[in-house]
Parts: sequence; C-alpha cells; structure tokens
Amino acid sequence: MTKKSHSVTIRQVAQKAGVSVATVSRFLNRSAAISKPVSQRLEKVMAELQYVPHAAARQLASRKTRVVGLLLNNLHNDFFVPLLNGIEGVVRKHEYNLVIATYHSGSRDMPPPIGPHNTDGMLVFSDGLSDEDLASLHARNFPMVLVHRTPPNSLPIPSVTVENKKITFELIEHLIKVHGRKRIVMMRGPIHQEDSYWRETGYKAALAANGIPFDERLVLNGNFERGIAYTALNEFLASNPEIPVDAVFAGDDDAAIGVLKALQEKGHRIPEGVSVVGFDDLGFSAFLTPPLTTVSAPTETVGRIATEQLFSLFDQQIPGGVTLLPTKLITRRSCGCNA
Amino acid sequence: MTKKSHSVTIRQVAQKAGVSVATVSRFLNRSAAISKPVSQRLEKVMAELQYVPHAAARQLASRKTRVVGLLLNNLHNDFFVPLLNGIEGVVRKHEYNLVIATYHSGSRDMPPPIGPHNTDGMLVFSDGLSDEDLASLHARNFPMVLVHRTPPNSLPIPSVTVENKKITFELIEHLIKVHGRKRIVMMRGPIHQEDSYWRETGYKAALAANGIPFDERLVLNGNFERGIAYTALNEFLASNPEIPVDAVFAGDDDAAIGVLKALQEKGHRIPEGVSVVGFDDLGFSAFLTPPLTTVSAPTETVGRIATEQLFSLFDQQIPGGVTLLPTKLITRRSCGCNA
DNA sequence: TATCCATTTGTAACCGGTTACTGTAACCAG
DNA sequence: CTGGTTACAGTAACCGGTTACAAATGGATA
Repeated sequence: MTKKSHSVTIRQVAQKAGVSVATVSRFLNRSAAISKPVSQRLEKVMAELQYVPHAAARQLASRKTRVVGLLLNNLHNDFFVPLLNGIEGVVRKHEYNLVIATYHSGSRDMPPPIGPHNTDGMLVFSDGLSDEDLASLHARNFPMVLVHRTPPNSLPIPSVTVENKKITFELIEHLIKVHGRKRIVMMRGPIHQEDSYWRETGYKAALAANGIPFDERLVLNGNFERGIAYTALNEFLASNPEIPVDAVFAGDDDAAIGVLKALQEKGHRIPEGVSVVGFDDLGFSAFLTPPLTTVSAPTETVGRIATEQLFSLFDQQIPGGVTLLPTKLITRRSCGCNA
Repeated sequence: MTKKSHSVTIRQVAQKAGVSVATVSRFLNRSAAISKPVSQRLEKVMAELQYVPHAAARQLASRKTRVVGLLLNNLHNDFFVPLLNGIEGVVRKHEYNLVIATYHSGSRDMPPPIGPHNTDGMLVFSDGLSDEDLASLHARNFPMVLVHRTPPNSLPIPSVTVENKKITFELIEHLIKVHGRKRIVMMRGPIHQEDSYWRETGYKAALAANGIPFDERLVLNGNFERGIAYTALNEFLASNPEIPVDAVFAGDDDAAIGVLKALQEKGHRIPEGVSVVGFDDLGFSAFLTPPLTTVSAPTETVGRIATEQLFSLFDQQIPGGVTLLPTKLITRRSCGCNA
C-alpha cells in the first residue's frame, strides 16, 4: 500500500517544464499572460504527470474555497429535488463545489458544519441559524442568501422565496366559496418555518374574511412530512370524532400524501366527504388519487435565483433584497373541482 | 469593508493562552493528553476569541479533507431524496462534510469536480467515471463505494445496489400470467445505467419464459424521468397506432408519472385498457391515479450502507464486496389488481 | 540527593499552492 | 549606442494548521 499518492506538485511540474512555480500557477489561474511556447509545454507536462492542483493548498493560499454551502433542516421532502437541481446547476456553471448539510434548531449544541471557515458563502434554508447568527455572519461580511426566509431586522441579506399568504388566502377561500367548506383542518409546517407561518396567516385571514370562526383545535402539526402528517391527522380523527371536518389544507404536497392516506384509511371519500389541498405542486401531485388541488411554486427557479444572487455577492455586486416569486392556484379533483 | 475577517489563528489562541501552537493543536485533535488547567484555559480563550480552525489549512497539513463526495448523473428524480437522506445522516454522524456534484458521460470533456484532490473518498452513482477511471482511482488507493453499479473486472471496490433482474422478471410475469398482458412496452433508463440493464434483462427473460416474442419496437427510452418518459411514450403512441399495447413497464416510478400522463391524455383507461407498473415505490406511488404497482427498493438503506462502507474503508477495514439488497413486488391497482 | 521514567509542552519544518517584488530580455525612439 | 518601455519569468515569503523531535517538569526510586 503506497500512501495517498496525490504527490504530483506544482514544483514537479515546474521543474519538468523548465520554468518556475510562479509561471505554472499563473498559467493555471490565467492570472497573467504566459507565452505560447511555455503554455504548450506546460499543457503537455501537466497531462503527462496527470497533475491535479491540491484544493486545500490552493484554498489556503488564495483564501477562497470555491465552495458554496447549503444548510437545510432536513432531507425529508421531495421538494428538495427541484431546489437542489436549481442550485447545483448554477454552482457547477461557476465551477464551484456544493456542500450540503443538515442543521436545525435542535442541533444547536454543535456548531454549524459549514460557514466562513469552509465555504465562500452559503444558502440558508434552515432554522438552525438564529437571527443573531445571521446578523453576526453578515457583519463579518460573509456572503449569504436566505431561501424561504426573510432577513432579520431588514438586514440587507438577499432572500428568495415564494408568495405564500395571498395564495393561501385564495386557496382557502376557494374551499369555502366554491365548495362550501367550513371546518377546514390546517396542517402546520415546521415551527418557525416562514412558509408555514405565512400559510397559517393566509388561512386565518380567509376564515375571517368569510365569517368562519377560527378553531385552534383544527390546527395540527404536519411538519411538511407525509409520515408526521399521517400520524397527526390520525390522532386528531381518533380523538375528535365529534368534529365534522370537511376539508384539510395539508400545508404542502408531501404532507398531503399522509393526509390522503389517513383519510382514505378511515373511509372518508375525497373530495365528496372531505376536500384536500396541498402546496408546491410537486411532480407527482397531478397524479395522486385523487389529483391534488395545490399551489404551484417555482421551486427550481428559487434555487437558481438564490444561487445566482450568491455569486453576484461574491462579485461585490449590489444585493437583491427580497425576491418574492409568484405562485398560482392549481385546482384539481381533490378539492371537489373537475368532478 | 474589512477583508474576510476569519483572522483568528491558532497562534493567537496559543499566545493568549500562554502555550504553544502545538499544544493548541493537540487539544483540538485530542491527539495527546493535555493537562486539566491548560485545557480549561484553552477552552476559555477559544470561546473568547471565537476561534474556528481553518479547514483548508488543516486539510493541507493533515492530508485529510474530512469530506466525502457524491457523484450523480443528475438531480431529476425523487429517488434521490431518500438516497441523500441515508447518505447525509451517516456523513454527519462522522462529522464529515458532503459535497455533491453532477457528472455524467456527456461531461467527459472536463475533469470530475470531485476526486482525491478534494475528498477523502467518494460514492459513485454516475456513469461519468468509466471503468478505467474507477480502476485507476482504485489503484491509487482512493476509497470509493459504488452505488447501483457493480465494480469493473471484479475489482474489490465495494458496491451497494438492489436486486433488479429477478424482481423485474416477477413483475413482468405478473402482468402476463395474472393479467394476461402480451404487448408490454418497456421504458429503458439511462443508457449504461445498471439498474436499467438488469431490468431490461429481467423483462426479456420474463417474455421468453412465457413464450412472448421480444419486439424491439416496444423498448423506449424513458430515462427514469417523467418528462422524457412522457415524450417518448407520446411519440411511440402517435407513430405506432397499429400496435395494441396492453401494458407499460415504466422503468421506475418517476417515469411512471409521465407514462400515466401520456396514456390518460390519449384516453386510455388504466388498468382496464393498459396496465402500468413502475419501480422503486417512492413515497407518492401508492397515491397515484391509479395507485401504482411497483417494486419497493430500500433506497435510503442503500445510501446508509454505502456510506458506512465508505467510512469503514477509511479505517482500512475489509471492503464489503457487492451488497445486493432485497426488493419486493408491490401490487396495487395500476396493473389490474385490487380492482 | 541523584537518577530515571513518564508525562506534558515547545520549536520549527513541513503541507502545496499564491503572489509581491525583482530581474531580464527584447524592442523601440532618440 | 543608450535609456525607457513592455512582457514575461523567477525567488521567496506567506496562508494556518500538524507533527517529529527535543526538552522541561515532576514524582518515584535508589
């Protein structure tokens, strides 16, 4: 067993090509003009030696990591596939690397795994970093873009998210006005998650606007996860058989899967007995049983724009403020439409 | 604008604590015993200074990155959520970082973004690395675990995947024997993808075992992607109206979504007119219209085991050979069962 | 008290790049 | 022929840690 054989260094390349290390470095980074003959010689030698620059050495010397971080609460939702896809595309285009890590408010006894020490900047989609953490990182001039979260104290940290409140208002009002629903259960998302907060606000506003009293008992914790939503709704149904639920807003499409399962197992007919609606319009949502009424959110675009803004921060360009992408109501059968 | 303010170094900590840098380093890495009073003093000083070790410097000196890489063809499939979840959990448990990158055979003009120069080892779920690439990395002693791919030339590279051929045989035979299907379209996955290969083999074997002649025209490219599957099936239906298709094996559940869409748009009734089956049993599959008959594959477990094997390679432990996880037929309505 | 061993700490040479500063050659105008 | 550019290349000091080796400390033993 030879030891880790990445032993080809810039000095070996330099020696073999008969030039100095500075020349090789400049050639690698295009940081100065190198004469044609020398360039060609270097190209050949590097190929022969299979030279690959050592990332850590480069990072140490140049003080840039060429890495962007993505901090997530968890990885339990199909929502992350389009998001990651949008992010990764931009990261790769810039020839950076992407490190993803989960970190949520429950892990606050350990430091965040990514930060200024190992990334040039990061995308924050996590409640693991408190407002103070964000402020302190921002004060240290660390490039960040918030995803589905607005900056604290109106700090000039760019933020990319989607419109939640108005569309949820529409969604709930649709249930009330078009389908005559009155006892609408709402499954909350993770606590302190902003989408969740605004969706709840929209939900309450729609109830109020239509003269339906708000009933605290109808708000459950679905956590934007099918399993948790399934359990929560089951418990609710079992312990409150006297409440005549006629609709469920699942919080998001993932949770909607758990909601459908729980309701169908109890023999509820959807949408005849109970309407179900979600949020996000994930790829599968049009094909659920029944097809899910939901809100389409441009998740891949969120990822793409957020990452582009992060890179523009690297270039010291003006930050983008809060970017609020439009959402759209998608009515399918699960609410009672298209029957 | 102050410059990147991560300026607290180990020497400052050492000076303020009145010890040498070696002591601080040893304390950080627990690489030698440090006396109680010194430890406490260091702890306090590091907190005061908010010292965070510089990852690149550490990597350079210790010749370890504490990073594991994951190479993927793309990020277009919900399949990746459980896979990533399994991987990330193990990575975090070991206090490593995870960098994910897409790299497929079409990107072969550029070098892979991750490798020995920036990771301690990697998980390969990608056709971007040829068998020769793998062999060469393995020869250089670079820890790797293959995911859904078997090692070339029976090289001792651990590999974790799921049983494809036998279960696909069962799946197709189920269509034939139980539901009397004879003209079964098969949507291939990405070319050179092994799951795809074995599923195709199982498909052919089932046809042969049941006296159904293989018809090349019925094999389409679905690429394990809903959009591509949708387009491919649409084109097929449009240009071969004379072929009386009575079943479609979508290749995987993601493609099944596109298949359902294309068939339903053409007015086919599922499962009465055409049976549809998938593979993977993703979270949504039981809730499609109609519920999808598929094969359940322990994807999160694949991710977890593969990552654990990678870490055991780091410890020089004996590699694990090929791990073949069991799969299981799940019959639902889309094939004609549970009508 | 002198000697020895074990434990803890310190000094300084790396790790493999980047880059400020310097040097040299080639070319031009005067 | 000389002085001044311009264009390219080289030397060596960093970047912030790790660790081999050496040394100091202190307690036990003779």
